Amino acid sequence: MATTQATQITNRLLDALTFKDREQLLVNCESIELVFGEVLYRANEPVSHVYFPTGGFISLVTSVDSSANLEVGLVGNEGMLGVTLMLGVDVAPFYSLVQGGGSALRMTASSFLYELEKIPALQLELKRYLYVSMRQFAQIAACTRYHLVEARLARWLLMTQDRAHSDHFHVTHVFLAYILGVRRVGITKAANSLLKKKLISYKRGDITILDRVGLEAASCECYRVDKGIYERSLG
Amino acid sequence: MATTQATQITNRLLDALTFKDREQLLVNCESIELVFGEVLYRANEPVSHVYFPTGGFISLVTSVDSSANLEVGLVGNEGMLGVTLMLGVDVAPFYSLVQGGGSALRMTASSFLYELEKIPALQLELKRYLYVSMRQFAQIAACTRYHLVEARLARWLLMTQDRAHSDHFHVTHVFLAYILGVRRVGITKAANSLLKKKLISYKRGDITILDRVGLEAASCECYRVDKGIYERSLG
DNA sequence: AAACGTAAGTGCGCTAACGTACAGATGGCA
DNA sequence: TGCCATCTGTACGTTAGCGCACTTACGTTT
Repeated sequence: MATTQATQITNRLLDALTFKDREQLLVNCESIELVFGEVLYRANEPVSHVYFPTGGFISLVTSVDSSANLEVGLVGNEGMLGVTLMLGVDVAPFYSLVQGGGSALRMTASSFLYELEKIPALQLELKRYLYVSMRQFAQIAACTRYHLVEARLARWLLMTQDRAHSDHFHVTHVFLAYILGVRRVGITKAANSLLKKKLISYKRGDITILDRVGLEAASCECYRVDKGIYERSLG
Repeated sequence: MATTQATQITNRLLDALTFKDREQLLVNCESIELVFGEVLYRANEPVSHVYFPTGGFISLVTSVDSSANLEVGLVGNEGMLGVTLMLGVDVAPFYSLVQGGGSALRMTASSFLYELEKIPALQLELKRYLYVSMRQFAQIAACTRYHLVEARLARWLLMTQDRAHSDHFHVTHVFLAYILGVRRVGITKAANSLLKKKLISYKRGDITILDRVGLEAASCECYRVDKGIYERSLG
């Protein structure tokens, strides 16, 4: 859980809009608190609201064989949850759970679709966001296939730090194992290696990033690639 | 390469349109032949045409570390290549190469976008197709992570058979290794196992599916899941 | 202070897949 | 007919990660 009080943090997708467009959206939004562990969507079930995280962030998880899971995406204040509604499908593509507690704006699916019609700039932006998401899914596929657990863990920590807006957040080895699709012991080993290099420290689920630059070196290139994809199309 | 002469085979996305809409598109299309091995898109490079395969089919490949590759999608006559243009991005997300030679319809990027504006039914359909593609990318990620090479190979053969519209097509072990992101030797071993079970036969790159039902049993569930995702949103 | 639940570390044998290298087999072409 | 490129099979040691079981450490609760 991000521990900064997210006072000034807003949502980058909303911030990119003009004042007028943003206001039009905001009057339809409700300010809520995402609580750690909360399940927002289940795959194939109807979507009632969309979420624009401001402080909190969300994991997108896909499952196979009803017990094997893999995180395919992270949604923080650079993105939104529920964007697939604009594709004319009202069921969630992925199990979506709150990874970092914090603030968010939400609106009902119907007012989202209604406003989307009226705000072309929003359409344009969210289409780009969809494109970015697609590419990131593919990147995750390749990363998961080719990169070592330690590098993947480093990548995940960096991506999470960006979304937590803090160098300190809460996540246990068990949870990381779930997210990265490996054994808990595999995480313990990788985390220990990062610990020994003094890149991170942790204690009973509280992780602190000590050396961001070092962590980037320990990470696979996917962190940079992902960021590049985003910046090029949105940013 | 599909060896059936694809006389009656058309494109399912186009077929789902009304006669009038389809005609409007077809006058802007050019009938071409996809040739085996041809590279249609390179990642991050501009897209000049979109393709609606009728007989041929295409692999979408993503790369990491400039030498590790992974197929993240297949496009046959159930889909199209270049759909991301409708997201307002004019560069290709993936390296796209012709996997099975055969016929296709193509149109320029600009006329595609122009017609798309004028045909709401096409918009609706292609948005759904995007949704399906996104889910399939995530499925591939999990499949690649968790399933054994033999099961993944079986899945790929089934998906390819569907798109080749033939139980016989051309693909070498080297190529399969590239697509599935494993060693060539890994393919040889897996293929040999399928051979011994009399599910397939092959000789110098010519593969024949002998027992489709058996192959489905040897495959991971991802084949069915993928198909289900498609049928539910389009089909 | 004791007790319990959760988090993290360790050990051990196992296996799928890896990298590399080489040996047949096949088929087109000179 | 013989050559050569291509495709497939086999063999070897290596390794990252697996499954499982057990231990240690910590912290909250009573």
